[in-house]
Amino acid sequence: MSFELLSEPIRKYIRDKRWEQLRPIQNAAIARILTTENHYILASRTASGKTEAAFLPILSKVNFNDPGVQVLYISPLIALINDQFYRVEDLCKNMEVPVTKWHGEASRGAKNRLIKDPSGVVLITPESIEAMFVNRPYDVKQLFSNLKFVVIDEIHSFIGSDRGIQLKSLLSRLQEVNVKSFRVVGLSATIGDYEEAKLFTGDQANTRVLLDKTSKEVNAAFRYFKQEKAELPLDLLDNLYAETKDNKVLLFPNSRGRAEEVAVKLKKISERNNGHPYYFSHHSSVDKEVREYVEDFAKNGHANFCISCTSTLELGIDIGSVDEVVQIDATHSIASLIQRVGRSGRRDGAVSNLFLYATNPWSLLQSIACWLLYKEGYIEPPAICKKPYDLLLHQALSIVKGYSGLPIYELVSKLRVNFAFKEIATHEIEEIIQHLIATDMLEQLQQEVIIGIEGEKTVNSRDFYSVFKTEENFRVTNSGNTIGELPFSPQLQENENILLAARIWKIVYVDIDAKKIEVVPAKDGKPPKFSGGGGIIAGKIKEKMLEVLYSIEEYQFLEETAREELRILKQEFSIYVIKELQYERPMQLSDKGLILYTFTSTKINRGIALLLELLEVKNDFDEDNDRFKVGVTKEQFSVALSSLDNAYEKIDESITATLEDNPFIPDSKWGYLLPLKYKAAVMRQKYYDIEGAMLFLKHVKPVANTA
DNA sequence: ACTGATAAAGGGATCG
Repeated sequence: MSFELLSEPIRKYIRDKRWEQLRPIQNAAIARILTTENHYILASRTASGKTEAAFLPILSKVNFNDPGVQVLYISPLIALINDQFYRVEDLCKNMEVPVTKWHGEASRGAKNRLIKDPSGVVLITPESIEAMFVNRPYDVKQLFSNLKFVVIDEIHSFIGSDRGIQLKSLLSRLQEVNVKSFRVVGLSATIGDYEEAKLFTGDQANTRVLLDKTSKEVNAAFRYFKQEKAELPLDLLDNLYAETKDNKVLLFPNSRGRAEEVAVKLKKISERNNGHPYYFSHHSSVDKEVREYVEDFAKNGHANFCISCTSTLELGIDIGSVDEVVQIDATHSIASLIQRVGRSGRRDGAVSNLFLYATNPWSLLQSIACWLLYKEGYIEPPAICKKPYDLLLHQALSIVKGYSGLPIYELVSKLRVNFAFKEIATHEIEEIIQHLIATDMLEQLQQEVIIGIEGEKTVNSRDFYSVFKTEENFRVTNSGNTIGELPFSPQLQENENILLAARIWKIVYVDIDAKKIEVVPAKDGKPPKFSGGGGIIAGKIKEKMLEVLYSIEEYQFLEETAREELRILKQEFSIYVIKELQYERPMQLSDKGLILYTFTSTKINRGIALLLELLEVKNDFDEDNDRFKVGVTKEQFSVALSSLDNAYEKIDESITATLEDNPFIPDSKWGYLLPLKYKAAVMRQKYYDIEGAMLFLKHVKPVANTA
């Protein structure tokens, strides 16, 4: 029994809580963490007690009389740190262990107290670790050179992203300053690639995964309401109102604008029907305090409510349990669907209720595909960038600044041993450093490098600590109260009416210089406009969509409207006789050319477009219908494809040419500082799946329509 | 020719 392995204060904590038994993931974690020296990844569904699974054994094992901070907890969100602070403090209450929050909004006083007497548990963000390395490297040493454990919460949110590579690098740098190496425990409900998760410990071979596969029962119902205009159909809203009015509901409409539209319209319907007024919106443009109010209302209020939100309520922020989760149109990933479904039925024994409303046939098909994959237990693997030259460059600047200059060979050696960059060769590191010197980002003094004149501007900016780009926002206020922040768009003019924070406003004044918008309440308005590229979708989801089109199965979770729409869509595709799903794809022939339905990932589609361009085949990808319109005949198309290998050879040249015109790489904040060659390499890895596209074009067997 | 098109995350030191 793992309970016996715990220290007395922790056993007392469990007794006081009157827990009848420990959860499976807790039992497993306690036994393993206390009896081995391995690193662990704890994978278990939301609300299964993962935080305790990590902290019960860690707090039992660690000797807090040792000098320095003993346990470092890293979270992707400030809001999550603030939540977890209370839980960890509670866990520590029978011991003399200080718990300190360390992030941009945390109290200076508490931080200063920690510096004076470093001990206990610290809760921190990756950006705050970065800032500490840059501005107070001596504090890093003083605080974190005797760590025993590092806990990474919601580790999936880091995997496959730039922020994840940054975190890996910071962990590597932390290990370097530690006297003895610390152990890592990663927590998540949705891991699509365990090997990749293991890389975060820096020691894959000694990392074990503890997986609790128990899942909750979920009732799913699919409904279909065709959207003909820009606005959501009225019958959908009426149906949604009837479904949700007597429940606690989280509603995910996939975009900020639609979140506002749904919240405001449901509130109006509720008003007409004398229903409750508790309709909220929750997303990044809603003011932080307003969001906290909504979270508190959900957590503490006994009344029913409906929060129309985006991925802001996807991660572990505590809002208690809801009765229903509503998804309007398909999620972009299975991981997202898992997190959202996990928001309902959190109480023991409670069933999760999921409603999916589709507004167009393609989205219905994608929703069905996601749901089937969810039930199969599939999670898409993250996109991996093997050679993140842009992140290496950022970390090089951070190291030089932190050390106030160091010999070049030392800088090279620090980057070479950093496990975040183990695929990058020494000569590549040297070449990038030489480029930084040539561009005045670094300055060479004999054998030393220090930050250069251009580099100072970058490194001394507050914007240096993060590796993601952010848009510029205008603050929206109403007589002294902040409602939220909106990215500027031509829509934001005086006398325009907009929706924000589930309310309707008229813009009375726009101050371009101060980036402020003053509003007053109004009666009718439009959702704010947001611009942005599309998200990327995994190949497996697209393949599943094709499978559903040609499956004879009757899905019980489809209600009549959805069933009928799927039947129509299948009928349309029945003119293509597809038998082998791996490479056969529907192809529609016409006088103008042909249309190829690829049913593959976004990144492969981008690769296909680029390759076709290099083959001088005119093509246009139609996102809404997931197909290529190709301006040649079927015969010309196959002739062109025979020169595929030649096109492949020209890929780098082509990407380089594009970057010569515009130095900024999509989704890479620091990539623009790289030498052109490396810039192209980053873009090739991040934006395209060229190898996947080659494989696809080599094997694809287009199946023309029979009619 | 025109419209419409995911979201989200972070932050130092100093001066008044």
